[in-house]
Amino acid sequence: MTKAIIDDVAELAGVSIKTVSRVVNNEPNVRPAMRDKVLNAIAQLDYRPNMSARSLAGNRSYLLGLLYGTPSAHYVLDIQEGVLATCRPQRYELIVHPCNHQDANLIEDISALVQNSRIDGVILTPPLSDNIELLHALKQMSVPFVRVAPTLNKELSAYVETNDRDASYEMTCKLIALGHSRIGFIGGHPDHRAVGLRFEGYQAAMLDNKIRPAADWIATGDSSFDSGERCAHQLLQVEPRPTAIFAANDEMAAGVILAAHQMGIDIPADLSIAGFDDTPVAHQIWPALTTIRQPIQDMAKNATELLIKQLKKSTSPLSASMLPSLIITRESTGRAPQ
Amino acid sequence: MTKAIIDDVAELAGVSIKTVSRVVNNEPNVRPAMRDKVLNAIAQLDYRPNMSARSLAGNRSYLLGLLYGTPSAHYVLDIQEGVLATCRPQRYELIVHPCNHQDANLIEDISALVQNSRIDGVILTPPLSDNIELLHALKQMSVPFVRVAPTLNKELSAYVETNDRDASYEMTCKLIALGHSRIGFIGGHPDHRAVGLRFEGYQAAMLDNKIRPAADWIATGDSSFDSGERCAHQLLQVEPRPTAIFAANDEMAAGVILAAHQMGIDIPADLSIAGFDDTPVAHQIWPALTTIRQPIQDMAKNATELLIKQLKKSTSPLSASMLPSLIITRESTGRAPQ
DNA sequence: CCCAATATTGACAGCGCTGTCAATTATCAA
DNA sequence: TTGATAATTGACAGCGCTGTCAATATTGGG
Repeated sequence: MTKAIIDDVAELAGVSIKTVSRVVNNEPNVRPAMRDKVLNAIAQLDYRPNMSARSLAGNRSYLLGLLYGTPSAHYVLDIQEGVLATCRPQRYELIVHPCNHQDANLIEDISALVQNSRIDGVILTPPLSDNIELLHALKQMSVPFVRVAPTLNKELSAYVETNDRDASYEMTCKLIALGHSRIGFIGGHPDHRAVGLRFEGYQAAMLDNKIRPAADWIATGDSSFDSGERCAHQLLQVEPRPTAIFAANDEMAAGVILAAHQMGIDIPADLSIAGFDDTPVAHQIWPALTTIRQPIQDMAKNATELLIKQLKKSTSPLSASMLPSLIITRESTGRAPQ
Repeated sequence: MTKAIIDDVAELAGVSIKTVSRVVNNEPNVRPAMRDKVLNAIAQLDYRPNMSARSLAGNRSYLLGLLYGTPSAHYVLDIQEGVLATCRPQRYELIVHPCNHQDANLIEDISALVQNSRIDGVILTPPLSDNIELLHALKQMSVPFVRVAPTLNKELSAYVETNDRDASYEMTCKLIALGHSRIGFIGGHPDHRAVGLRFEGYQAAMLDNKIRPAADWIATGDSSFDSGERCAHQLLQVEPRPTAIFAANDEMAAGVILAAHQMGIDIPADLSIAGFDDTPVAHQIWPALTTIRQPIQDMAKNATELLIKQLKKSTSPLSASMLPSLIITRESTGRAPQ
């Protein structure tokens, strides 16, 4: 028994192939009786539309592309899961395409992917989501896209964002409320703009609480564990020593914890440490990390929904949504030492 | 200027579309002069073949599917990177498809994916790679597939494996050489067969060294951090206490480290701990974990190569390859206490 | 009950490419 | 130089589906 095609269904149901097509695509104006006949035939023959033919004739592929730079594995996979969670029920498949953010061929590479006329729309994650040239290239090829967590040119596409700055502000206030005033901050990779917002939040909270952050309370890492450790060593030899360090991501915060262990500094009695992202490492280290959880997966879900909505009716205005982050309090933070 | 199609190229080059097709597909029997003319026209028009049309006419999609159960994020992403590294240069795109290993619809779901006639072949990772029904279903639909790290029915497909058992044996011997004899073992999720091999390696090494592992040195977790912590508490109250614990993956080993910290046990002076996988957490915790690094990404690369080779000439015999694991020694292991 | 307006259905022409096979050209031994 | 063989090229028919548009059926108001 060979694979059934649309003609087989049409014949068995006693209708034209066009009617079968209508049923398959949920088009209006099919009488219920017809629809049932067709549906029966489809079930009986275990008919599955051939996607290649569909794409060719209908000029759409039911394929979305997920483009990602190379942030952390967890981040990517969270996004991916979120995107897929939305794709599945809508019968879209997902093509994944990691890109080197710096690569000179980036645009060429992505154009190739898209222009093979197989991808209906793409999802961009940071730092790609802030690459203006790429955005313009996509616009010019009129490829619909959404962005997860963009920080720039928000008018260019639909997007889903979270409140990095506010969360960071809140975390800083929380540390201040615990009695800390010498609070160090470790910034992340400058390519990652969200990280800049995290710094802004910290700074604003400090100033709003009448604390002027000293220049040597602030270090800049590259988002890696090692850089966190390095920056921690640097911050922890400042006199008087900071009583808290807020790192712009969990990996760096884990590095700070290692450094503190090495220096025999007790956490949280002598030093409070806070991270950002709530990656698994946050609760796998000792002591477990106070951090900020972002609804990455939900953001990806929403973004994909926006994208698919846009594909269905290209006339609709670009929408945006905002999902809040959440502070997770664990053992790495406590009252400031006297 | 609209997108060029094959006819445009043919016209500009002054040849038939079939010749263009030959050039694009690198078919033999095209005179160099012709080839150059065509190549020029292609470059001039920035022609890109339409994949949907290609798939439809040629009955292949240049799309591979990566099916994964849900092991750790790092594992999946490593595999994914490896697969993509091979796909890219060969101009295959990758569709990712996480599956619930337990789901009753698993086979139906995957059939649907494949039968839409869009996927040329699939890559299976554990635990899917040991799902006999799935394997047979794929065989029956005559979908080419490879497996990364299968443990069962190796004759069913091409595969790439590593030596879980040997690596585990070696690690255990290493601990024994450090003077340990009361070595605990924490097994992982029973669905993950490779984890069974890890236990076998441990057991064999113990017996070969004339150590009879006591029943209460052995615990079974579910591969999660929490289960590692739980099992550690259990193992560490056995009298006399084990002087080393070997966990079947890093997450559980990290759990053991946390438990040891909580119980005030010094690592590695009082307790050596070894993990398996060399995930990032292994060096982000304190003390850093002695563990075993598997060449996951390379395995995925090789597997994908095998798959693509198979797609090109379906006659070739199924091949297999074996990549060795490597012990990484860090601070969590040391000489046994006196 | 009749007619215009509307809802439903089907015929048919591609979508852009590859496979098949026949036509044409080049090559080489005799 | 010639004929046979091999290499190269092209014409054409689909691949399985959707869009367009014309044909047919149904509906409701008068």
